[in-house]
Amino acid sequence: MINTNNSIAPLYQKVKDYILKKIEQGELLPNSRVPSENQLVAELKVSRMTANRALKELAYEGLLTRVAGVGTFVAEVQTKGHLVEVRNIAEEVRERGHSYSNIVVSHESVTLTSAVANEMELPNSVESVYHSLIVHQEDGKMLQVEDRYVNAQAAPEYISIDLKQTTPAAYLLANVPLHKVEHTVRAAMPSATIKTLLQMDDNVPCLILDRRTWSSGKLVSVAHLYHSAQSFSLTETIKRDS
Amino acid sequence: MINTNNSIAPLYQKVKDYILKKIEQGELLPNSRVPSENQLVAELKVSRMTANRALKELAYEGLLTRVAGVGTFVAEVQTKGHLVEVRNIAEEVRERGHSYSNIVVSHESVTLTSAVANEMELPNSVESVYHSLIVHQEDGKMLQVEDRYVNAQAAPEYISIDLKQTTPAAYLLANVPLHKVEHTVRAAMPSATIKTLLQMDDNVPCLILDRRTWSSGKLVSVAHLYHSAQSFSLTETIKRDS
DNA sequence: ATAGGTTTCCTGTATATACAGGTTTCGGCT
DNA sequence: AGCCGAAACCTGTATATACAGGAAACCTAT
Repeated sequence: MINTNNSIAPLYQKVKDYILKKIEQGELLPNSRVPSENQLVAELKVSRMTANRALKELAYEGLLTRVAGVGTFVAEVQTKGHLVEVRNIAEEVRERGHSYSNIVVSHESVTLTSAVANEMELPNSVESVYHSLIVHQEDGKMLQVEDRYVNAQAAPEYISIDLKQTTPAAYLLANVPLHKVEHTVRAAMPSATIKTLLQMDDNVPCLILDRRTWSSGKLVSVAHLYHSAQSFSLTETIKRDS
Repeated sequence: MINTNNSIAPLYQKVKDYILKKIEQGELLPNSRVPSENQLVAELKVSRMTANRALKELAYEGLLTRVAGVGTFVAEVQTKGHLVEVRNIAEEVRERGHSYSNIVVSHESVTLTSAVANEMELPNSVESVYHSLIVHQEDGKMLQVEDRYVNAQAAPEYISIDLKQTTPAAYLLANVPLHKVEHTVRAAMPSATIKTLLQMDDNVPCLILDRRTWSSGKLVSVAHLYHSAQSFSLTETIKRDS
């Protein structure tokens, strides 16, 4: 029977949930057939118009693909990030209904090289900075390598957080007030290290998002976020409000 | 009576066009009431379910606002201010104090391929679209390949403008009110054509900006903007005021 | 065996009907 | 006057029904 909790929700929404649940649980894989409208009528005892609305809306939302005369299928997911917002990757993945996990490659205090010092607008004379290298995974697949430097002055506790539990972005957003963000998007062929970490095929470029954040006029963190261009793009939509 | 041309279009689409036309002509101003479902039934001799679908979709597209028990209203128009990201490349280059020039490779009316039709959200049955391919140059160096398709219905005069004098973005910004913009940034290895046009070295990826623009709920133009990743990146800075 | 027509299943559209529930207006009663 | 309930509209949801048209499988005749 259909979702018994959420009993207030309209019927077409319950049908949508019924399909979504099957997709999330892996019962329906990408490109596989989803029940036809008439099958839903029989299975869920709803009218075809209600089943039609559920499938139509899911298709409009990009989760399903419909072909007249053929059937309805689970759409291929194309991973998309948001260009403008400073988002937490774990949340983004979970909002897509997928499972998030990560591998912490390193998390340590390092001495400044002049290149990094320059990027961080710090005098290279001084202090050490924190550095972490994390591979973020979506449903077990390599999604993003996060290569991040953090100003130890601005976030002294950063070195002691558990990156398995809290992503750097989540920690920094919660603990350091953000005043300015700079995003640079670029493309490049991956270094051997990045290529290995992301398990990339040959001759595939990276889409790289460089993010620098400031608080109180001082740079807090520099992050280089590497993605395989094969499966990643950044999208933003701007609409009139209503 | 309803739109007599476009007689192939489904009825709910004609109802949408009927409303859109009134908005475009200024007959329906922002925040004013649009005909209720029952009024549309009487005026256009369609069933309420069809009127309902038309209004529901227009609301979903952001052009109308619906309030249960009250009515349906034209949404607030948001001016170009929020859509500032859409820039004219000629201006950008000149603002950097460099000289702008371009090469118009092609500028013609073409028949729709199904891939482009899909991208443009148009039925591939019908109409032709305009296509132009331009190489934008900064100080004589290849900067960007602009591969653009324009909906002939939305901007019929596009085919006759002089692209040497006016860039597509400049023309469209000035002549078609912009309601929605979608940007997607991706990376890929260049095709042979693009590589030649941009005079790119071997093994260098492209940074590609795909821009789709809508007006009155209809797609106006799709542009693929190719840049050599060797010499190009996209940057934005967000400052928080409070 | 193959070409061509038929059947079957699917989505897409259109309509009439029904009821629920929110909002506003209007009129009557106190 | 002020309160309150009834009406009049509105959108939102749900169903049954109908036909069109695309796609694929199947079957038949040559």
